[in-house]
Amino acid sequence: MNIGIVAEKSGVPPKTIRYYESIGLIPSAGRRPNGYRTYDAIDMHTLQFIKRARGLGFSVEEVRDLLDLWRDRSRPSAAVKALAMGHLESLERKIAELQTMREALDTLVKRCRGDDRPDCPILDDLADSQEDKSAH
Amino acid sequence: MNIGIVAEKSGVPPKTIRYYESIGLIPSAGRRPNGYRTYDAIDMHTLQFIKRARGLGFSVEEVRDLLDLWRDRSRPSAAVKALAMGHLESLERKIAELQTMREALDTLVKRCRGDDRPDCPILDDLADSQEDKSAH
DNA sequence: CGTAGAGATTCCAGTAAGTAGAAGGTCAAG
DNA sequence: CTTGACCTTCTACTTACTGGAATCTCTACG
Repeated sequence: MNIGIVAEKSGVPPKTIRYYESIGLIPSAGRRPNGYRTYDAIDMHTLQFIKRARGLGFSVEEVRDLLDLWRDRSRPSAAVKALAMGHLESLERKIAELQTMREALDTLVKRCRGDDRPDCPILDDLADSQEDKSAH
Repeated sequence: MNIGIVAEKSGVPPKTIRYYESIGLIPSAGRRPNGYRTYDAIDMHTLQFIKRARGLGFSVEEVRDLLDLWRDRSRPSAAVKALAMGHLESLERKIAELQTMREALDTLVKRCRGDDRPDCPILDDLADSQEDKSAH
């Protein structure tokens, strides 16, 4: 398979496949006499694995570790679970952080009339969070 | 005020303040005869504004727009609200995306025993999402 | 006066994970 | 023989900083 085919089948763009090869995430592809990279079913499977792992938000470095674990038939599942739980926690931290932002911004947006007058609680709050909210 | 003082008071590190100046987010600071940058209360206020906006997740480019709106005493609050709502939506999209990941990963983690045996549904799923979940 | 340490300056490079584009080689069809 | 799709490599850009090196300046202490 040429890179375009495996890209289409795996859902990983050719540029990204070359990039993954360049950082050693996947092994160097074989080459045809004309210099074109060739891929087989195993390569495709690996790319799909990577794509799914990235889709779960694992970083490329974490994916590297997952690939190593995947290839190691004798790894303890505890090792995989630890990695996955670590990522789960980082996802949860990130979600909590974004939700805090969303709450705060939502409150400000709701307090802003959004008409053609300049008065705006959003800017007021950014300019000075100490504003007295009890007075109105 | 020297950069270190304004950094401490605003919570924006000196390096970041210089960076903001270099990209034109804040105006070029005045200089003392010795070449040191000087800042006044207005500069500090601007940095605090930026810090709060960044804390709500606005991108630097959005902060640039917010600063322009802030400085324009006659802006309609609708312009601010539109910007804020756009960001609110992008926060919500991001949160939804991360929650989807978390759900999927959480399910996998819960199915993995995490002992010293190699059997691991996490890797199995990454390797082949088509696995038959009705059989067990 | 000398010097040590803190704080300032500039510039270069690196981070994460690709993506865009340029310049050029290859292949299949008409 | 040419056209268009596909492949190659290379460089540079993205976001928002951060770290480090080399060098200057200021202040305080002995």
